[in-house]
Amino acid sequence: MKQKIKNLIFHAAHKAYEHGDLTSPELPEIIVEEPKISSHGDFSTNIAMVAAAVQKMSPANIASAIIKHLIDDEKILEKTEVAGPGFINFFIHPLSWHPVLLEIHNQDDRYGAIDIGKGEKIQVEFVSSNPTGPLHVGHGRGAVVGDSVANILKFCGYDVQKEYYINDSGRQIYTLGKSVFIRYKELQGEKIHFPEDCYQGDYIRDYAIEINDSKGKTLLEKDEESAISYCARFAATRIVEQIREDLNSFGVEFDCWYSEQSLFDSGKVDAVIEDFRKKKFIYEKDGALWFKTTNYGDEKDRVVVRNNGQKTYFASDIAYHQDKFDRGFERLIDVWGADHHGYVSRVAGSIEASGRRRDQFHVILVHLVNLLRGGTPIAMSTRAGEFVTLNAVIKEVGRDATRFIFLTRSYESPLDFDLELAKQKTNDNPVFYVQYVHARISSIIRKGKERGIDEIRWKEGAIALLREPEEINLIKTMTRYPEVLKASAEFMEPHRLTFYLMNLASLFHAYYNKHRVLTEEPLLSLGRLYLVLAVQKVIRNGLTLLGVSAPERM
RNA sequence: GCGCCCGUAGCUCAGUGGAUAGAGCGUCAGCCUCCGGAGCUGAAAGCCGCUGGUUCGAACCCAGCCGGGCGUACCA
Repeated sequence: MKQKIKNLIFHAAHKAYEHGDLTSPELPEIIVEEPKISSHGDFSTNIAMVAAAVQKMSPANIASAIIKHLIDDEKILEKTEVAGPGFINFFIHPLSWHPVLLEIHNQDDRYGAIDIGKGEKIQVEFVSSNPTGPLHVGHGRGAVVGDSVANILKFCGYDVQKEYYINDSGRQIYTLGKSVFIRYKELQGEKIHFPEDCYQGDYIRDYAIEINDSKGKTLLEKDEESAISYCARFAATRIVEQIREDLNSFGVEFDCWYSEQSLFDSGKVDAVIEDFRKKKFIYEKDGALWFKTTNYGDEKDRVVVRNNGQKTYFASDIAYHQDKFDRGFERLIDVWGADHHGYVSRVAGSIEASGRRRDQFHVILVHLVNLLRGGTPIAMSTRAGEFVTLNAVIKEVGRDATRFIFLTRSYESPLDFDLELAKQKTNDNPVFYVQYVHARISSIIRKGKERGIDEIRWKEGAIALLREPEEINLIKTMTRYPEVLKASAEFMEPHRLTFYLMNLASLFHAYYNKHRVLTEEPLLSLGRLYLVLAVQKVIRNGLTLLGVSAPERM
């Protein structure tokens, strides 16, 4: 509809110039928007004001010239007017909105899927939590954001892969192994002080018990390093399994689990360091190897190989991102915790150094989650083993509510997650509000069947009866759905979709309270059923992209 | 100190150049012989942190300041 208006303006402006009503053929970009206030029409354009300088005419005169030459073949316009400082307002004939209902039914679960991706290969990497302990709520937020962004991009025509990067190398894994090994030694009767820099959680002891059961005291007979290494591998594998299960029960599934260690094993890390050294991006100083990240806006250069010969996390990350491009992805999206924001410029630098464009790499920084219960904060610390796991949260408040709440805010702002609030079935907790629409419509449709309306289909005479303001408003709002998705995809902001769904839900509830769907008139009932079924489809479609279920009953 | 993010109704937050700034909660006043009240209607409530600038037009863009969060390792 918006596009139609744009076309009308475009042609009218050209015609106006040909007839000498405009002084210049030059046109600014035509921007059509939906005014917030209904008395300003369904659509408006500011073109007259923007063009004033070029045309050397007053906005009002430009506006009237354009209106004069509008050719509305389809008769969609009820009225046009010049208003305020020079806006042109368009009022759409209410019945002109109806055809979108047919579109929704025909396209069904593909409604809104405009192909902006054109098959571009894009990778979304998210969660990627260290396999040293269970996921907590903060990871959950990243998981939902990444998952939903990926879903939306996929829906909009991108060829998307979801990836989890397993940091199964480096010091934190060694510490994990050491933690388990010490617990194991305790089980073997040794009295040792458990170091503070080791992982304190109970799960560490559980793994030690398992190892103790299967291996007995044989680990003590090995040298300590290989025993720790055994414990590390054992625990990391278990933890990754656990993470995978937790994510699955949260509705998140990855296409690929990529191991950091494999980058070392395959020599990719050494290869990229060597390559960058030749190209002078990496140099030696004080016995260490440094990457010239200052060339890319970083405040100082960063070490990739320490003077003790060990590679830093940054080294494998350079190789990792090179590898992603080597695997054919044209664009990379990383979802990180906002506390890692200082890391962006150096990874981006490594990507530019390899000849890729800066805009092929995008980092979504998800801000932190403050967990509360009934208004009081819950302390969280992984190292100290004090945290509420994601799994516990899902069990307590449910997957749908958890996911939805994470998406009711822009990820750029910190989020208070109150366990008590999340369980409430009120408007504090909007997931129920939206799901309720879906369930309610299911119920209406069931009732309709009882009354003998088995087939809900487009029937001209029935659709023509949809002319209540609330009905037109619902249809109009559903017309906007594809644009909302497009914006969600382009900005990679799933919360836009969340807010849209809450808005649509609100319009539906209002309509439901004011008008009956199932009336004494069969034709009217059919038309209204056709309408609410469309609403249900859009709601279901949106919820699905957010990974939230659309229940028939609640 | 420097860098990134955030300052919008009592609270939690939407709103990335348009006309009269929105929603939920909370407060107040209403709506159940009727398709699911997990719902609806209405009201009160705002120097959009401050000051300048750009623009026909700024919550939004730019600069500076004031608050708050996070980061600032040869850790990951």
